[in-house]
Amino acid sequence: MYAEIIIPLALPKNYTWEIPDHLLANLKPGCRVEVNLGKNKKYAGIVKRIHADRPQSFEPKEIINVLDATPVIQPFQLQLWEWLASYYMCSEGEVMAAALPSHFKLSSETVLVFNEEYGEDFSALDNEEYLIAEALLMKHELRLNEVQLILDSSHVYPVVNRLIGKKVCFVWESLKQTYAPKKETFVLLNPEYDNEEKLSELLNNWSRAPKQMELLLSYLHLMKTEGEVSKPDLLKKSNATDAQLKGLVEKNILRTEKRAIDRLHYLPKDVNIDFELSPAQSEAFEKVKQSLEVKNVCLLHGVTSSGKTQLYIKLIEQVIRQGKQVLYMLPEIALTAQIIRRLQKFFGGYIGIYHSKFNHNERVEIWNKVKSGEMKVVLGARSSLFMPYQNLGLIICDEEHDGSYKQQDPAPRYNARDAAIYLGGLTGAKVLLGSATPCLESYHNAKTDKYGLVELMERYGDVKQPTIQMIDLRAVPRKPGEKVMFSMQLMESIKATVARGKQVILFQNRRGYSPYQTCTVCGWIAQCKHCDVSLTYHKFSNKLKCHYCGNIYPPVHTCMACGSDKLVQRSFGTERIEEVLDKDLDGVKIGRMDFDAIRNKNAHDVLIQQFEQKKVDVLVGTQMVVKGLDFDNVELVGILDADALVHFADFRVNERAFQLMEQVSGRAGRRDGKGMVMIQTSLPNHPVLQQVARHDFVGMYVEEIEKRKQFFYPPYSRIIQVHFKHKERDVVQDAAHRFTQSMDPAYGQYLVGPAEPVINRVRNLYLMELLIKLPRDSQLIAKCKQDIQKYIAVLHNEKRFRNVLLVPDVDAI
DNA sequence: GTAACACGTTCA
DNA sequence: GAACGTGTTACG
Repeated sequence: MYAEIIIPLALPKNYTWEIPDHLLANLKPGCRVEVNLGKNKKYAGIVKRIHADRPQSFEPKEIINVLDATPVIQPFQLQLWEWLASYYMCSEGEVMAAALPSHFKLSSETVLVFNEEYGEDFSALDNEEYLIAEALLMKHELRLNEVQLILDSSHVYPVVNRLIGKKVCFVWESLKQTYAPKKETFVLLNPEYDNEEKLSELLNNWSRAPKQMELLLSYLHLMKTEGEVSKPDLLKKSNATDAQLKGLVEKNILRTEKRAIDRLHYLPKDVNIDFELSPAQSEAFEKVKQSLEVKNVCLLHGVTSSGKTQLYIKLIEQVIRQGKQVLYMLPEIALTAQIIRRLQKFFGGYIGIYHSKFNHNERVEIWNKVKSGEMKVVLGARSSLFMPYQNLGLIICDEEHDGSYKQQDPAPRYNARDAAIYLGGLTGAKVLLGSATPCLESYHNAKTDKYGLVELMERYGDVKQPTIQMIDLRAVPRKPGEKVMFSMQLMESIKATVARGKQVILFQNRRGYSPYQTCTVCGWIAQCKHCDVSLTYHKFSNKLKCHYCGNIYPPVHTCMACGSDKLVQRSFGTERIEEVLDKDLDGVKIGRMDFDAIRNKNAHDVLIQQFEQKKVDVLVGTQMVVKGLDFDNVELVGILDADALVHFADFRVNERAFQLMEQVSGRAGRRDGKGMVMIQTSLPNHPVLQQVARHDFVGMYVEEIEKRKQFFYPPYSRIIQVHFKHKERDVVQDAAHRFTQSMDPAYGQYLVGPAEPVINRVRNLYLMELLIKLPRDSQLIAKCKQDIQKYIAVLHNEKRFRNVLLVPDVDAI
């Protein structure tokens, strides 16, 4: 028998191994197996299919070992992987790599084992060999990374080979098991003293060591109150030392034992919903339920602050009372402590959190608890799609319009919202999409009856929509070529708002200090060496940074072209806004929320808490301030440079600009109707700005959908974007044109480009892009994907284009 | 992903 | 021509 096995690599297809007879009995699809790939590399792969077709063109190797007695991956998960790989044009191995917590993805590491027969005479060895041999003599075994440490070099292979040649050691490939249960030491009473009589006898005849007696008494007390006693806990609460405990252990009164414990402190398993929905929410709630009875997907369009979350909570409650599981998906950045605490309050220990900030061990524990059914609700980012659900009843995809549901760089470039709908189909779970500003595709699907549609247009608790005020920047005096940061009106409003003890959010979609520095004499602009972009000056670190490749450069004070020192900062980022405010507003506390300020694990939550507790008056931020923040003390929101939002050459600009501005505006809701949004722009009559001013989502939809139809963009077409990358500009351009020509006969009318993107070089690779707009005909789309693969192969046959990188991105954003 | 292999360049 | 560095390929 043979097994088709998925290996977590970008292999062109799944490979086949032979199943030795003694392993056959226990093997099922979804089990992990240990296999050799290449000469001696070992991997843990997942069995996809077991069959009896002997491969013709190669001699299969045997499976070394079966790692799981029961499958770790269920059939519906394998189906999801297969669909993702074929829909998003990548290998199932790449999906597996994204889907499994890294601790399940074992791969072998090289271990050097000392050859005892060699003895201790190292005189025949050179310096490097000697160092390793010495270490081997002491430790017997060395892992390859330890060898690298000893030699302080990453290419140690030649030395290792020489050592093998001289028979000092041999190498061994071992699969490393990296998940380690967390252990804690518990303290137990010797059973001999487990009755009153013996115990009082012991205590009454106590002679020396009064400290030990004290410790024993506090142990007995803790034991009575808590049931079990951990060593750190005991020592802390009794203020005792290790030595005192050791004394009791030696006297055989107490003993210690190591036990595996949960890393995550789970709350009591209890569902406790203690609020009522408003009439408008109740109505929407009933409509959602009705809609999901007839449709698999329902779109909940609820304006900002309408209390969609409360509706979700009621829905989750119902589903878990039916004994089913719920997946509640949010964009990564919206998974703040705020929402987590809120859900935990209602669902206690039934809820598991899954996102990138959890370490690998924690992820394995959540995985296992979802699989056992102990976790009823998973709150997570896009990768939580891959959890091993047992009985999934509902998937909520909140902020469904959010572009970050689409994975950008490593494959699989999947959109978690769309994949969730597919997963719903596989598991029978209903899918609820929620947003204040649905994306055009979803709204269109709802309007054309593919999805149910429920609208919730009333803000919760009588909160009024904020007033929107446009500030025409053309009327603001300024130096030629310079951007206005604050108009008088905005600055005055900020001051007034803060003076009233209210808070302000300022939105600027650029981080750093200044997005470019330019020489006033010759016009030179500081640029990245590896990318075709200007460098952003970061004042805090006093460095120039490339926001595309991340490279950091020292600051420049003189022009590299003409030597002049007349450099000016054009435009401005969050960091500069923060500085200006700090200087101009005395005693006002400013917070900044952007990629740079949020680096470490908790910075984001800390900042949100500070804002919540009113320790920060003005919050300056990029897109991040848009998401997942509910504050009732914010009275003013300022959008500093709305022009930058509508000046992109992309068919989704208007939609995106509307979404961003509408979402930021939503932060300014106030019960007393005093919420105010100020938008600085030099295009106050731009249709999108007008729509934002009227909170007119439907108006935006009607206008945009017409354009999409006219120019054949989604939702009327499906797009596949093909990226070409190469280190030489003319090679990549020729390759893109050649590829396009080869597609032309059949797809000519659907091709747009190829064209050089505005940023034409990133990380030293020149770029070209081709857009394919296909009719929504699934057979044609499938055929086209095949053809793309075929033409990629054809292109790579040509020597000059051999190492042009082609990356297809299906449903690119 | 990665190691072996193939090939091109450098240096004595 | 060996030694070294870089790119390419194949893995079942």
